[in-house]
Amino acid sequence: MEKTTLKQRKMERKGSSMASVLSRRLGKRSLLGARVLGPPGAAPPLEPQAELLEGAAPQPFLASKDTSCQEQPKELLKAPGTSGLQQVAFQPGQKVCVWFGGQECTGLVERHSWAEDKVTVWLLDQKLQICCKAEEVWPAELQSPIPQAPPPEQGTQAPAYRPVSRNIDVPKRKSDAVEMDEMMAAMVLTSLSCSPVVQSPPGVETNFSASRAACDPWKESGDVSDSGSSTTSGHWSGSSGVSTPSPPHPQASPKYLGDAFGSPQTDNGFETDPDAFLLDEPAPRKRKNSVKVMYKCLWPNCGKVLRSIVGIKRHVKALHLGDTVDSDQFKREEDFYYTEVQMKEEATAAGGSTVDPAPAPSVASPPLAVLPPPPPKAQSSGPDHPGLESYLPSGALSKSAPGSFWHIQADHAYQALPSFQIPVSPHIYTSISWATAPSTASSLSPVRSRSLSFSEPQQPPPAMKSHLIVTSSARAQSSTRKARGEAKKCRKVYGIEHRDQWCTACRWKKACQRFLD
DNA sequence: CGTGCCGGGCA
DNA sequence: TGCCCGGCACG
Repeated sequence: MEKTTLKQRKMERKGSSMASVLSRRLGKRSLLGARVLGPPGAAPPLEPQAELLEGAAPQPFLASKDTSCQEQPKELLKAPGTSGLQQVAFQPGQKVCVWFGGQECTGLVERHSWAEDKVTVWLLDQKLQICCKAEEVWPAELQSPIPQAPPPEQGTQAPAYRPVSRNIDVPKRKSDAVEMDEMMAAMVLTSLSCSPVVQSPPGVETNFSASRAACDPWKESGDVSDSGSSTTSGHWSGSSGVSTPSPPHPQASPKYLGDAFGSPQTDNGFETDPDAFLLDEPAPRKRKNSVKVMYKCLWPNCGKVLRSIVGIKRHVKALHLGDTVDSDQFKREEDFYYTEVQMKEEATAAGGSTVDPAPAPSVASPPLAVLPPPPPKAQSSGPDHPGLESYLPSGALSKSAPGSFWHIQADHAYQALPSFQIPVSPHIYTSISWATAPSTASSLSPVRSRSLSFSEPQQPPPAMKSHLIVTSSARAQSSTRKARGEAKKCRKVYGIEHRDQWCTACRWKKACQRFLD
């Protein structure tokens, strides 16, 4: 009797002839039907934009004119009210003042986007770049706008300074606190990775130009549509630990990760996450390796990806940090300019043969989760959504995932699950896991990878310093019940009707082990 | 209200 | 031990 019923149920489940209840539910949740994701071709509304940007983005304007060098607090300006200003057209290179981090900072205009009325300013003091509303920026009526080329002789205003790096002034300030330096570096990093548009060092291998393309456009679009935290790219995490540079990936096959990772971007919603900054646009050729760990150069337009730390370090050092290798304070600097990228690849599911059972996405929750300071526009555009949830138009979770593609097998033993590991490496590193982001809908929506998702996300306060600590402590707070992971779980991904594809844990209503968060 | 998952029950 | 589900917490 009971047995039969049970069986029946099972059968029903398996056969897609769902019973009433189930189906009803299904109907409700548009899980599977909702395959969003426009027509294959239509996807890239980005493309053009990207190009545009690229084209438009002027020359770098090599940061040479570092007039203000280190002595920052030198209030260049008065400009008490930050607002009432005449809306001027800022030109690239123009010196301006802007409120940042509670204080007035001077910087150079990177570009002024009229469309959104935003100005991207490169802060000399902080060595980073922010993007804020035009009205929050006012010209520093001190100097004349410098077009784009560094003035031949800057001796006039700039004391002696030696170019440390080619375009970026590395946080080499002599402030005492070392941590500060590192933090700054992190910030720089962040900003770099998020808004590479800016400078484009001429002679660097633009091997990854695509990354730029991928990044910019949606940064841009984010701004335009004002969808909240637009600029969020991988999650950054810093770790000061100096050990085991090797992430726990069994089979990091050294492949050029260039392409790949975009699985069947043709039909299911699985598109690559725009934010993944590697993304080799042209060929969605799929590779079927599992996890690769690569090191990517974060220098503005250099997307060089190498397979070894040493290599990347050397690259950064040689190409970007230039000759400054000697002074040992730069010794470590290369660390800030590259990032570890872990790519997980799913076999294209030519039948579900797949890899990597457990540690599905390599989660990056480093020992001390470093704030990913929502890059630029932090304080400018009001309340940025702290949560990551903003990334999905909720309604639009395309269920996609009809079975085939990426299926991670191996569920069993859900409880013996190896809590995922956190690769710790000496450098700030990002781990990006595309695996899960069933990026849904339009490729526009900035779907973030779910790395580091610990629901207590980082808020984007401008003052990030103390943040660092806060974050890390906050993380630990989930004591009783696992804070609801925000990763899509099997149910969501596959839909109830494909329950047989869920991981066992999910099937048993246990903590999902496939998409752990 | 949907969903993730703990706790516990049944075979 | 494998499987399932009631029910609660979270969003």
